Amino acid sequence: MGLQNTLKALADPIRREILNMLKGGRMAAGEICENFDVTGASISRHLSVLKDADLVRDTREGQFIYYELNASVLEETLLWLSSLKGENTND
Amino acid sequence: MGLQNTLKALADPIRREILNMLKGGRMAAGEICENFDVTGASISRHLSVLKDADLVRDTREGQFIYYELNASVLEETLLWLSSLKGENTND
DNA sequence: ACTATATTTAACAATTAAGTTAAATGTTAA
DNA sequence: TTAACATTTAACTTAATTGTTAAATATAGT
Repeated sequence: MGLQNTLKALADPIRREILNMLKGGRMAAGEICENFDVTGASISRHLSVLKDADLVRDTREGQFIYYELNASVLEETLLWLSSLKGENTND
Repeated sequence: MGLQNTLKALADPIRREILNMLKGGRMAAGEICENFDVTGASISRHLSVLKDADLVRDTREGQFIYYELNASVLEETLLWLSSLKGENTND
């Protein structure tokens, strides 16, 4: 897990767009699908990649499964990128 | 170009390690190869991916081709990640 | 129990990515 | 110009990713 999973998950435009959408609050899988031109099955797999990377959390509520952003896992990524830029991260 | 190319380039552990190594200063392609257990041809392609993403610059000097880090292109990535985290980037 | 809705999983095809070996290119020096 | 070295490019193989359709699972309402 960690950096590798995170960056792999972020390296796809659909997954990034999903994360962007979730900034506005949690959404059901179906709502997320409406915004894309691919099948629900395809979005479902993208969601599972995001979940494996721990970038989103899901909660079932009745028939719906809601997804919400979990941006805390990006901390490691930000630190790594910052250190590449030669910034002193003062940890 | 942009975010997509950058993240794709970063989503590989060998390429990330190359960038880490280049933090210590520029290196010839051959020197870079010594640190990995894959063929030079393979590293050469990794380097070209990094170059396409503008994460490194190369300069030929005699028989050697030196690679150096160009971390400035990470700014966009850092901003995007920060904004995902809900941080106010004050642009 | 049956039907409708929401979502995921399985099986498969198409595309992309990463590795290998061998050939090509560019540079240096005899 | 030939030999030796450094690096890249080409051709090919294998593995991983993305997308599709169809089947499976889970919940709600009748």
